[in-house]
Amino acid sequence: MPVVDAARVRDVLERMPPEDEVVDTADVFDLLSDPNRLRLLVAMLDGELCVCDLAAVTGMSESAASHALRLLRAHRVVTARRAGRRAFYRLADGHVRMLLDLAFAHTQHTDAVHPERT
Amino acid sequence: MPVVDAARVRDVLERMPPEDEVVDTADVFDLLSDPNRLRLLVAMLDGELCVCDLAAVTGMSESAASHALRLLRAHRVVTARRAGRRAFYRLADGHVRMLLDLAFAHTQHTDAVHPERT
DNA sequence: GGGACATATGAACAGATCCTCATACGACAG
DNA sequence: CTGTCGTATGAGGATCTGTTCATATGTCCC
Repeated sequence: MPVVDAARVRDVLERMPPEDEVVDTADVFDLLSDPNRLRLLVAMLDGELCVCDLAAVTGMSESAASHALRLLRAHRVVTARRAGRRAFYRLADGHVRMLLDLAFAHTQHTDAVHPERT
Repeated sequence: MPVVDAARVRDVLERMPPEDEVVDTADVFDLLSDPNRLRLLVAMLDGELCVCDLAAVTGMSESAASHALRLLRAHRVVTARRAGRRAFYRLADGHVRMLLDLAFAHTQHTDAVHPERT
């Protein structure tokens, strides 16, 4: 595979974050890449909610919500608090919170979405 | 499906961005959720590169890079400039640039990744 | 204790994803 | 014009995702 601008390539490779960091970052974005998970997180921006209310707010089944929350919890993005038979989930990752804020602060200008002709 | 805190649910539903906005935002995050695509975008943070150099930098095959760039271009996150037989791609979405900056600015503190025991 | 309730979990399946391989296409050199 | 180079594209396939359905677990009320 030919390289056109070897100096530039060296330069970019130096600035490139290490493998782990790239993969971890991609993992975080992956958690935010599902509309339902995104709604769950947005719902929790203002404080904790129980699973059934999260399901109600997002329109998910309670089972689907539970699965999604399990995933988020496994990645330490949310934490669960138990109160009797209820479980209350809250957003526990300031980094993710900032990404959410930034993402929704700019949605109106940036219709950088929707595939189209080549 | 029972609702515990009806007032809170109403509140959250009001603050919830509309369907389109949520889906579009999830789409943007989805583009950032693949390590190779992420590397491509990081590489383009400092300016345009041709496909072969992007492939070299990311360790992708040129075909895979081309496919990925096609996807990014379809979502208007990057733009292509043709120069002879070469195609130079550049990051064209300020919103995505900000997300990338924010994401990689905080990776050291936030190891909020890696699944683990419940 | 018995039963309803809130949540968690596992299996299984449909759809999406991202790669490779083969091939097509346009540009340049000879 | 022919051959090669850089890129683009399509098909195909292995893997991953997110859901539903069924069931398990623990809590509260009677």
